[in-house]
Amino acid sequence: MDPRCGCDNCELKTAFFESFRKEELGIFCDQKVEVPYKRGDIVFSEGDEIRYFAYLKSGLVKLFRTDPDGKDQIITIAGPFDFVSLLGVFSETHQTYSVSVLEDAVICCIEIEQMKAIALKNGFFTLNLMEKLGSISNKIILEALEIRKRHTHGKVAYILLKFSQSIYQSLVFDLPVSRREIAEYIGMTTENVIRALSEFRKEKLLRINGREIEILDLEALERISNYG
Amino acid sequence: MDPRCGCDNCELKTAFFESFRKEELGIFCDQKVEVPYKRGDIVFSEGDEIRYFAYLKSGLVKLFRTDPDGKDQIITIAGPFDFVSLLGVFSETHQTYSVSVLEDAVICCIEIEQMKAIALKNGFFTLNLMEKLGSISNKIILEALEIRKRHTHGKVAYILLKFSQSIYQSLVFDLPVSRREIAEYIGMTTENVIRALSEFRKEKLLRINGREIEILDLEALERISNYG
DNA sequence: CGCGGCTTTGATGTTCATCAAGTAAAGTGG
DNA sequence: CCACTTTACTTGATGAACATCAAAGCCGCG
Repeated sequence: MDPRCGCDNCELKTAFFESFRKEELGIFCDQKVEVPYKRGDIVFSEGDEIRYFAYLKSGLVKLFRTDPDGKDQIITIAGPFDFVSLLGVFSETHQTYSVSVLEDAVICCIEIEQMKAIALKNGFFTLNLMEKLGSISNKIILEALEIRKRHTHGKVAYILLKFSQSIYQSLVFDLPVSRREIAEYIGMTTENVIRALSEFRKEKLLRINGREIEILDLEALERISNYG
Repeated sequence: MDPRCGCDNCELKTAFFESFRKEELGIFCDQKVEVPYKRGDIVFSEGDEIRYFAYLKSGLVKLFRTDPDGKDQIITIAGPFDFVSLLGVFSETHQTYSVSVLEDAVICCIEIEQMKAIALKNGFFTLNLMEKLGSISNKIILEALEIRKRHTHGKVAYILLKFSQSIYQSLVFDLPVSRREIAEYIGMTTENVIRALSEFRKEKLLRINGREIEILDLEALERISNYG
């Protein structure tokens, strides 16, 4: 692996860069820029011109849209090794969503034109890229459908399990988002998110201390997510 | 254009096949199979092995998932020139959704391995393919978000406008789906879909005769879709 | 003809959004 | 550092939206 990249644990590199010949990897490494972000930073906003392909090296970000009357709707929450750029990156000229930082993040950026140039020359790379982008888009679509078919309690249980299992791999974790953001994610009101959380707490399914959550009864929560 | 394909109006051909050299187009044409389907036919089912890349030449199909207790959830409705295969086609081995036919259709199938082989050799083709697949996935995600944020009347208005504007380009059209399927699409009960339609009829926004719909007051319907 | 599926309407109770009010926490300016 | 403002969080009350149950009409098909 070309040491110029200096990204020892980069999954993008290990997953795709094997498709490169040495000199191509060099181009890639020379072109990429790593940008550190702090909690609360905006990476880019809806409507911005798309100039970079963005990949999340570390941290946690949220993808969201803002509607005309200023209300946000969260599309998904992305962790390390997820792309920040979704499929539109090659078909759109401007961003169709905004990205902000939930936990300090490092984002690896490559000029989109550079990316296209490499893709044109290397079918294997492009196919790999398409597979990865495809599986992420699929995940987002699946998640949207799962959320759509649940009611309030099921929605809240589902999202708690997502944090616990997909993101933190732990029964104890700090919520990276406010109650309002959870509401914006799953399409309900802030008050009802809080009510559902309170009821889970009263029924001893959760321990809640501010944003700190401990799942006490995983099976019950899963039951509510699946059949509640 | 290679006459062997015999698909004069194939957008897939006009959009992408320009990226092929003559002999590649020949391979493509030799490999593809066109399959006619009748209303009600199942094109493939959730869990089937993915062997073909599928493209909708004509007709109308629905993409849907079936949950453990047998309830369907419609992902989207696809018209001519949409892909039937979504992004998962390159990253999954088995279908993650089913496809059935709403209006007699012709589907063009290409073996997935053949497709990958072509993609490997032709970066321009792959990039084009990724753009098209990306814009379709984007559309599905966007639609899921739009539906999620609306209430019953807004949802029904939204879906009627989708049929009128995106699919039929006419204020008068025959619904290709039952009331129950509309409910499965937008995540509400059949009864409430019917109630919403009846109210639109009573308020002179629609003329309804079975599955035949005429939009009488487009502006009011758009208002309900956007702010109702 | 009769059965099953689709459609429609009504009645009923639950779920949910909205409004209101209050506490706690976190940021801001003097 | 403290007063002040703002934002986040929480609970209750209320009415509207919605799902569920029930019943009846309609149509196509074996």
